[in-house]
Amino acid sequence: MTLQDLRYLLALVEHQHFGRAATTCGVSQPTLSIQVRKLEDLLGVVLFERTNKTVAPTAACLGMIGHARAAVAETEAMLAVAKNMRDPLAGRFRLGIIPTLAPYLLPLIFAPLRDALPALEVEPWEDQTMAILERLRAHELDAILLATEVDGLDLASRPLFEEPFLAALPPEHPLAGGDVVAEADLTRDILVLADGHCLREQTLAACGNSGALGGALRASSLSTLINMVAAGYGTTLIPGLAAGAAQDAGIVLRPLQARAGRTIRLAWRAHFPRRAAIDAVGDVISARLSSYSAAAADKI
Amino acid sequence: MTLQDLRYLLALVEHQHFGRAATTCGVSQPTLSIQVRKLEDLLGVVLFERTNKTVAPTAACLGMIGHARAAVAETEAMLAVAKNMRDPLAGRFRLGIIPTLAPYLLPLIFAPLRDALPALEVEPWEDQTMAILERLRAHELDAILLATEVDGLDLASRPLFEEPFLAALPPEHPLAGGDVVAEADLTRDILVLADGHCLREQTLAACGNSGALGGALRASSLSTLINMVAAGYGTTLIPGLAAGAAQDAGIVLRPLQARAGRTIRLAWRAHFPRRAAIDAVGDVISARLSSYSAAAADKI
DNA sequence: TCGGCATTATAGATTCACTCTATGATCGCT
DNA sequence: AGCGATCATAGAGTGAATCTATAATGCCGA
Repeated sequence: MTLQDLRYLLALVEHQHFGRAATTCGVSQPTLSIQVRKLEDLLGVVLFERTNKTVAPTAACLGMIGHARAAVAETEAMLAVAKNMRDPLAGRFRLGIIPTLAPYLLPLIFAPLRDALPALEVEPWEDQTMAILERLRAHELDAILLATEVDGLDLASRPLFEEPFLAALPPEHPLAGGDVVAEADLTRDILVLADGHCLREQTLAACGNSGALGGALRASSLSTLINMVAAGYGTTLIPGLAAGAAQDAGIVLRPLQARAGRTIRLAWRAHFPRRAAIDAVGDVISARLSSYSAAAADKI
Repeated sequence: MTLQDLRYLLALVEHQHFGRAATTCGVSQPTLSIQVRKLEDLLGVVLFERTNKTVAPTAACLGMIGHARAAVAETEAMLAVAKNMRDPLAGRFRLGIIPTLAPYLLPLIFAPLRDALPALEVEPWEDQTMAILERLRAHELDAILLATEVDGLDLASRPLFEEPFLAALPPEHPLAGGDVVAEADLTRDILVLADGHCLREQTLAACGNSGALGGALRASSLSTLINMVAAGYGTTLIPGLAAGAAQDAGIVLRPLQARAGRTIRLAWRAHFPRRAAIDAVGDVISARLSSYSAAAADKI
């Protein structure tokens, strides 16, 4: 029993005439006759009472055409769904983003993404690097934005833009008077984020790993960290895109001598089939952020 | 897109593994791989994200498997319906019966039919000869019981039993004293049924066609006719199976000299596919009525 | 009563696609 | 580096659907 057989069946029920049903189906009359006969043999039931002039469906036939119609309709529904799904630049696109980036990057890229890819429903998902990597590998995200290299042959990635770090100082801090801050000078009273944030490791790497101080002062979010610096508890590095928020909190920002920073990357499963969506999203973001490094430096 | 393709799709979604899905479907792994690939080409959508170790359905796939499952389920429902319909001695059997026969025959054959053909749901339909013939030709009845010959190559028929006519007389009627009544003696005060009843024509044919009298006295049912005879309005012929009802009404019955009677026949469309049901029903009825003629005559 | 018309069934050939076995390609794991 | 597992590809074979041509049936009008 094939779907074609069911279409023949339905056409014959409708036209009650082999020739016209065959024409409707775009086949010859013998083809339809033979296939209907085979279907009857398969089912073990006579579907039509034939005479030279009339073709009438039997009770058994009438009891089945509902199912036949439903089966054909379901396959047509499949085709319709496929048609809607065919555009890789349309539909849900689940994008994971690390917490030290999301609040500051998303406002910048939402409008450009909507303009460039109106059919793509970008759904952001904010979590730490390990978590979004896991979700990406579990097919629960389509791509992720992170600030570290990606390892594993199952994933691919692409750098989108460089984000410089800035020294974040309380206004009364001695270093706040200078133009540029050397990373090593922040080591003494550096504040860092909680475990799991990549920014924590990157800050410690840039400023020298003084694990001693951090014990009691691990902030759970960059926003908290900024407020702690503003309150005079210490210094830290903040990513460039958070500069506005930091300044709003009353923090003094200074460029770093060694120009420490991080590379924001877009990562995805190497075999993800909607590669076009990946590329398009990456292009929109990197275009929006292309002149960012310079602009960010200028803003200070 | 064939139903087999959909089965492959469903198996692959379930097992997430080409080899095992192929085994489940009873085909080789390349067969399933190629067919899934072709389905993807047809739909214009990637259905599975493949790596060396993993097979994961895409969002597009997940959006379609519901329809695929439904389509396969509908075809399985068709097979189930066919299985139930396969027995020609099961299911509805719409049997048309003429009104001068139905009330007297049905009580006799209901139990034998139920015993011999327990799965056959016999649905009687009572109407005059022309009406049930039309309904039979319109496929609204599966067979009919009537008392006339059937013409037309589209129909076939088979005699089931002979039903003798009996002279029906008011108790005070002069002929009620004799043993046998000559048909011609009834001509004078004969009562007949309304137009459309075959018994009307048959009575007139047996007793000489005196169309004159009948004008005001055409009974609409045999029951009415019997009551009119009982009330002394005239005489008539009644079919043998109605003898009991006629005697209950206080009528005197006498055998006819020329043994006028009618042949009860079972008729069906020549191309009706459930021929086995026709034969079985006919056999049950004629078996039940086989010794009727003699028995009926004895009863008087 | 016979020939024409319409319908469905049958026959034989063709073509297309599914399916198989065998083999290749990729990649992780030891 | 080699082995094992997995999916993809190649080429051959087979079977089923389809076509054209024709037969069989039965109705209808002359």
